[in-house]
Amino acid sequence: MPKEEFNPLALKEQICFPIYATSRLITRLYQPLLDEIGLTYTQYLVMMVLWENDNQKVTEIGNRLFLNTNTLTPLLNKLIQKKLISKQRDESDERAFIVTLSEEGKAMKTSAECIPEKLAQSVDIPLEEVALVKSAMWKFLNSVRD
Amino acid sequence: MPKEEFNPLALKEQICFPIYATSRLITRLYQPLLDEIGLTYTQYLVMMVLWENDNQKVTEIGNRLFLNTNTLTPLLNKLIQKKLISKQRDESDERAFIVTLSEEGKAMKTSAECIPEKLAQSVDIPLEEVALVKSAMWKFLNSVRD
DNA sequence: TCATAATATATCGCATGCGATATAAAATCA
DNA sequence: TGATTTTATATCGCATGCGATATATTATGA
Repeated sequence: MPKEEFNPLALKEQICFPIYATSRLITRLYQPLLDEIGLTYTQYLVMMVLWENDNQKVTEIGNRLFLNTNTLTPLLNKLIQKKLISKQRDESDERAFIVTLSEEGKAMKTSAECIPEKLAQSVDIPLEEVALVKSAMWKFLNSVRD
Repeated sequence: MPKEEFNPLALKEQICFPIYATSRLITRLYQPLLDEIGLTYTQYLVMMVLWENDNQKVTEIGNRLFLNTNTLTPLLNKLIQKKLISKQRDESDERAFIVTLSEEGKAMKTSAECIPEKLAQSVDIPLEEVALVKSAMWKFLNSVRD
């Protein structure tokens, strides 16, 4: 039996690759559900942040999603075109913009409420593992945030 | 004390979001290391697949990485421009292309060997959790593959 | 207070990802 | 065998992500 050398560059050994691939595949699972309400995955994330707390600054949304304005600005402009949100200057800080849900944007929350449940059904991972993964990922995210 | 409604659309409840955010953040951690050998993260993944097994078809590489040719073709062309790989028609199947490492491509493996170790140092997650996350992600990936 | 630094947002360019579609070659089947 | 289907790759268009840079506004400090 030949001695198996440990190959640190083997795909199976990587930390990031399975996370990267899983992220893309789950996003793909979301797409048919999101098509029904006309959102992309990232647009859906922004809407979720606003459904939790309306009237947030661009940077606050970015902090929640780990996204910078170079990604958010074009994305928010598309949501404005779709009349789901609007943007006004913060009167107490003329540099900042505050993002606000429109009535259509608020109403969309009702149509979106079934999506997490439907997605969970199509993802076949035991509940305890989902909890473990979520906890480990959030631990990492919070450690990077600081 | 007000009763807390369960909000299925809260960011904290999502499965995909922490995976998606972690994937992007780890990729960002790779970038300074990959800059030293002049690769992007996805290009690095392709090279890893070829370092494990040279002379693979485009589709075989795609299967390993869960990527289609619409992503791989331009990416492989960039690696050809960098003279790290080459592409020849498969003589037994004229539809297919076989991707082969150049001498530079093979040599690059030596420079890359330190990267996994260096990355692991900058990612602050306990080893058991890394193993759990990897196992759960791969279980999901394999379940989707079929 | 006035120059300097920090902060909020925007813009540019490049590299993905991916659905939809096109093309050519191989496999299958009536 | 000739038509149909499947498979391998390529192309197009759109939507991110993000490093680098620019601009405007606010905060800070000599």
